[in-house]
Amino acid sequence: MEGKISVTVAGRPVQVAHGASAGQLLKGFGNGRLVAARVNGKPVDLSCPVGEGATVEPVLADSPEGLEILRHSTAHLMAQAVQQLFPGVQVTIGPAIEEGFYYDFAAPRPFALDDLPRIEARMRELAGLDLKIERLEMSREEAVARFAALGERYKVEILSQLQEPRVSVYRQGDWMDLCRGPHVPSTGHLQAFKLLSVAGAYWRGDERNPMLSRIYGTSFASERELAEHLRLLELARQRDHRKLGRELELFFFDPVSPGSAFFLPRGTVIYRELESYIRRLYRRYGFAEVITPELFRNELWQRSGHWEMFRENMFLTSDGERGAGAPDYGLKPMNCPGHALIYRLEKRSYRDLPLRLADFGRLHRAERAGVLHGLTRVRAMAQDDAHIFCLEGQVGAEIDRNLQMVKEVYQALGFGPPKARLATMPDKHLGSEELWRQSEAVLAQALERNGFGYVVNRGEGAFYGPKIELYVPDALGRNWQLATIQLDYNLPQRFDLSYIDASGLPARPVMIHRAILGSIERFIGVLLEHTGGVLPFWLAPEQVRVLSLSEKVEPYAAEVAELLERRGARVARDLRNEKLGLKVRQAELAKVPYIVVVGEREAAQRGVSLRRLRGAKQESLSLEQLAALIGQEAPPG
RNA sequence: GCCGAUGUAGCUCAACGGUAGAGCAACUGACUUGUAAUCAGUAGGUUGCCGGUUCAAGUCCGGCCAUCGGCUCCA
Repeated sequence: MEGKISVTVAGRPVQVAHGASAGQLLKGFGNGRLVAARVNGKPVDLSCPVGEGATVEPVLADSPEGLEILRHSTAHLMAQAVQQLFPGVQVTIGPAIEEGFYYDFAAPRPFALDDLPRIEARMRELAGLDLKIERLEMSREEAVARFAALGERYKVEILSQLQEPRVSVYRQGDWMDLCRGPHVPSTGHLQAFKLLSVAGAYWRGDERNPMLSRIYGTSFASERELAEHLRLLELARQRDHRKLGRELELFFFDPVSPGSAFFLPRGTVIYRELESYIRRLYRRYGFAEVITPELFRNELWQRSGHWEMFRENMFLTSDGERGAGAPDYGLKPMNCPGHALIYRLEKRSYRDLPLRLADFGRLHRAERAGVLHGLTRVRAMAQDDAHIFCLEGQVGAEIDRNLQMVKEVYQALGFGPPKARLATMPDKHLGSEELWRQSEAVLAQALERNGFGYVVNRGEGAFYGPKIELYVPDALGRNWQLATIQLDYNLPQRFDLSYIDASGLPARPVMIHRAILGSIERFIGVLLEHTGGVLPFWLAPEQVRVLSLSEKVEPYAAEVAELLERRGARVARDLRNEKLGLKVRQAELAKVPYIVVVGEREAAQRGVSLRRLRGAKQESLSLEQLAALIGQEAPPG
């Protein structure tokens, strides 16, 4: 059996010649979609030789793994095109990302949107040449020499930080890039791609480093999938909550208060309905609502640790009389210190705990100008915030209770099941590492107990404790972080909170911070994008619009509207002297759930013609039937 | 904060450095209407703000403000 080895190819044992490549073994797989191989579970190039006893699996372009390789290769193709078109541009890194890829360049002049068509055209030429993509292995020193000769300073820097003695370089045509790989076998595999946007990005994401020029793009296994993706992007644009906010007259922003929304009457209805819903749940889940100050002397922030850890995100101020002096007050960015003061008001017994304090107080955070984004990233907001003070031994049950509430709320609001992340100790933190690890474990166990799959988000916790972050998927498949549950051993210590335990001795309570909707502002933004503005009846600013057909039926239309208003519905009347088609169109565009039409026919029968939003057909109902229908639309909770 | 782009009527958008326009909305009038746009007319602007270049600036240049796309899902 000289020169033969035994391997397993796609689950089948075979004998092949020594030195055969993965690509040779997988010939015929995937119908041209074969882009790479998995050998012994590791993704490799098709050119990779296979050893004795190996398991070889195909990686196809439309699999998640294949797509990642495809995109990474497309990033290389783009870099090649860029360097051909723009001499003097250095390459840095260019990974595949969730929905595509990017490549960061050190360019004498940052790229503009206008550059993209040219780059894309060159990419198509290079793809058309079907250049072979070859992997070369070499010593780190040799690679450093090569990239230094090319003037690629960033690559040299990357190489100097690598541990491996040998590194890989990929070559396509006369262009090469330091890269771990794997890659598709040739540029001809890259067909369905598009460059999307340009952006500035710091080298290694650190603002102390030079600003690079980033180009974003995406690629897919087929033109059809690319077109579908672009369609989704367009859909997302249509559903942009900022656009809907304007069209549906919900809210607006004015430059005189960047990052702070003005909620118009219609938007305010949504805002207050959401609050009311959470309030109803608070009764059931045992929370007590409080109202606390917005402005506190700095000494409070010094005690809570915000002064040290959060001051750069706070609005600091002073009273008008002495305005010129140093600011001695801070607008609250969080409710927790205020709640600690409420806790401290009385001597607490273990019998009083858990104490659950809820607060819809307005919070202000000095977010950097560049990160503001509609309602989803604001400087002024309210949260459905609560703090739970409890015994160490009650923490598990309290977290269970809140995870339960999370499930209930997101189901009631029409979202899919949330996914969890456990955010652990950040660099900037208060408290000992031991305490941190202990609280992280408590949260992890609660997640498991409640059937939440989770991933660990290292170093992303709050400065005072680890967090559970809950991500909710919307209708377009995007995930939003909304709910959060955070454990805090630090504030109780800083405020010297205590209770008297069963044996009469003082003990330290644990504090849990939590919000279900997160900020109401952000939640409304997400809800609008999730629903496209078509809200459930109970949240609709205008629930019923009564349309009259002519002047003659105005009194009857008014009667119908009043009837529904007495039943508690939010009703608008459209008695204008306009054609019915126009009124219906406008009611549809305003996304009113129930469109009630009355003409002489309905007036004679004392009934209505009901058209539901987005439903083309009409129903004839009596007034009683209509009232009963409205009565059934009860809000959740 | 940093990089890039954008800012024209309430909204969506036009306007080779040479008199700022259209559609929708608003207002007035006619039409009395049957399930996604009836017709006609009227009015609406210090082109984000400040400065500069020019005989002439919405347009070119600079500063500021705001908005939009981004700012480590690592070679």
